[in-house]
Amino acid sequence: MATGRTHRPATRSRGIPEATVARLPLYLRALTALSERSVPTVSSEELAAAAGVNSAKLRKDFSYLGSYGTRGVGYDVEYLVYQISRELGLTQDWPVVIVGIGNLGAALANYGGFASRGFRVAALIDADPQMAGKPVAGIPVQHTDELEKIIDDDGVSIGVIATPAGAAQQVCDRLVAAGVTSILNFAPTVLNVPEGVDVRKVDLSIELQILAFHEQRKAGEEAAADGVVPPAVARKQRPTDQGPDGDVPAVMPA
Amino acid sequence: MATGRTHRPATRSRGIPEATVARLPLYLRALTALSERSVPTVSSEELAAAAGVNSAKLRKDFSYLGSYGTRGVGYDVEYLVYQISRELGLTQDWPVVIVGIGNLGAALANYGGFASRGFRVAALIDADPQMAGKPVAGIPVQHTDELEKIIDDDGVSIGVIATPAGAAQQVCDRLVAAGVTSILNFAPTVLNVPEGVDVRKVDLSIELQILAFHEQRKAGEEAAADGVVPPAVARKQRPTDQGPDGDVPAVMPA
DNA sequence: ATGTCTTTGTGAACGCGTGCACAAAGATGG
DNA sequence: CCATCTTTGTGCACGCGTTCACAAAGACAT
Ligand SMILES: NC(=O)c1ccc[n+]([C@@H]2O[C@H](COP(=O)([O-])OP(=O)(O)OC[C@H]3O[C@@H](n4cnc5c(N)ncnc54)[C@H](O)[C@@H]3O)[C@@H](O)[C@H]2O)c1
Ligand SMILES: NC(=O)c1ccc[n+]([C@@H]2O[C@H](COP(=O)([O-])OP(=O)(O)OC[C@H]3O[C@@H](n4cnc5c(N)ncnc54)[C@H](O)[C@@H]3O)[C@@H](O)[C@H]2O)c1
Repeated sequence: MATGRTHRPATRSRGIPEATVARLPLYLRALTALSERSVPTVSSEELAAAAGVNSAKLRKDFSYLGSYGTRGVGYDVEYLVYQISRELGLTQDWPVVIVGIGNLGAALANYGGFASRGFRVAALIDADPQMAGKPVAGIPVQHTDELEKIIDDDGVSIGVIATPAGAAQQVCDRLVAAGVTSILNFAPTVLNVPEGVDVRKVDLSIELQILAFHEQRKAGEEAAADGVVPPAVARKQRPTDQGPDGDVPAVMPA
Repeated sequence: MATGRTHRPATRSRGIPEATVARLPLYLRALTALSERSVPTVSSEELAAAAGVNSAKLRKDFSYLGSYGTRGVGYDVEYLVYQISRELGLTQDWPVVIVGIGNLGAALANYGGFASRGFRVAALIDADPQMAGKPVAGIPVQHTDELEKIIDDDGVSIGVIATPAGAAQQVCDRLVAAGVTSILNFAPTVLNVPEGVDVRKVDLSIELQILAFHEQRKAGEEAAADGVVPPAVARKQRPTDQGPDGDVPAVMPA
């Protein structure tokens, strides 16, 4: 027993449900677009459509932030942009370190959407000595040895891990020990962190597998009821499949 | 009204809850690692620890697949790997197209974890004529004009969008029209798709904003400990802060 | 003012997901 | 064959999240 893992207090963030927090950036994005078009106000219905959610859900989400709407009119775009930005902590500047400047790390470093919302790349860090000093996206890569100093000097509290899976936990431990309390993990590993440290993961492989599951399901349903073809597509042929194997436990991927 | 968007039947995937499906890849990864170490069996407790979940949850998840465990012993690793792989549709080969071979698209193309579980990069597609023919990760980039033909020829049903946000919906429409029914979207936009098409999104910016929210909350609670400081403002020191800039409500991001 | 019309904010019901706790199943040893 | 011990599989309760549906709030016209 005693998995030694984090207990999720989950939803108790001083009132605002976690699910709502996860949608606020979505609303903010839609609102920012409206703001750029100088649209003064939006109704919950319009904004919900733009954000791809149910309008009742959106209204309830906003109700957690306060009563910022005007009945019969809608929400003031600028005001709402400010309120959400403030709630998300985007009115301040968040220095971020990226660890592991390989294919993905470099892409992240080059990503413009980073800086656009108050996230500043404070440093790029890699263990490879040959990369030290080499500029990526205009920022010189620094060696892992400097990690603690950088985090301390810049007051970095958010770290991005883009190292191979094998190094991720180790890197994570160092980040946490140095003072980082929020981690965005791209490596396909479960990270162990002490209480109080937030970890979010982005896992391409998992996303694809979930898609594959549904894809297979669609194909299966279609085959099942040939009388009623579900609106999907009615695929002419299947992905690849029907190969000579198909039942052999050809599992054991790398 | 009539947002014109998809109705999510969500959880009704012939018994298996969506939340369970999302965890299966996690279990599979842990099991694969055990398999490589030639571990014959695992208990739900051990496997749950490795996957970072509650053991009861794991057992319940597996119960949706059938009764594959042995009481008093645990689960047979190889057998479970096979069962989960089959359930996820990984015993077959899924050709995938990546559209938008920029920083991110190239990183994805180079990503080894792609092929490792039955996902095969069928084609790399970009609108830039200058990229046509140029090999990325050993695969020549093809022009967008070829998109429909490629999808049709290879029976591609999964597409990855890594274009700028402005082009994403357009690309999505073409993919769907050509027969793709599952999309993994990296562009920061809400995609509109017809019923029967699955979309999953990976949004770096949203993840960071969620982290920032919690980070701000932590800082607020910490401050509130001594006096009562309204958690929003009045920070003593913040991540970076105290810099020459850093206090201007630099809201209104791009 | 008064009435009408639009849109918010939310009470309430429902369904999904989670985790506890335990009975049953089976292994293992004597 | 029986006793004991381990671990699964699941019934059950609870809480979160979603959605409906509507009263109240306010804009706007007359
Ligand atoms: N490339 C992708 O599209 C992609 C997609 C999803 C997930 N991932 C994951 O992201 C991670 C990085 O992928 P990649 O393709 O960029 O790999 P990569 O091999 O190109 O880059 C890894 C980098 O990490 C550095 N590194 C290794 N150990 C380190 C350590 N201890 N400290 C600091 N730096 C260290 C290496 O020097 C290298 O530069 C992997 O875990 C991969 O599974 C990548
Ligand atoms: N780079 C990152 O780390 C990162 C992170 C998160 C999200 N994103 C998002 O991923 C997307 C790509 O990011 P990037 O950094 O690779 O951008 P990029 O500009 O480097 O690459 C975009 C590529 O898409 C191609 N393209 C443009 N329009 C196209 C079309 N209609 N059809 C096909 N190809 C087209 C361009 O030619 C270019 O090669 C963006 O939406 C970005 O917001 C990137």
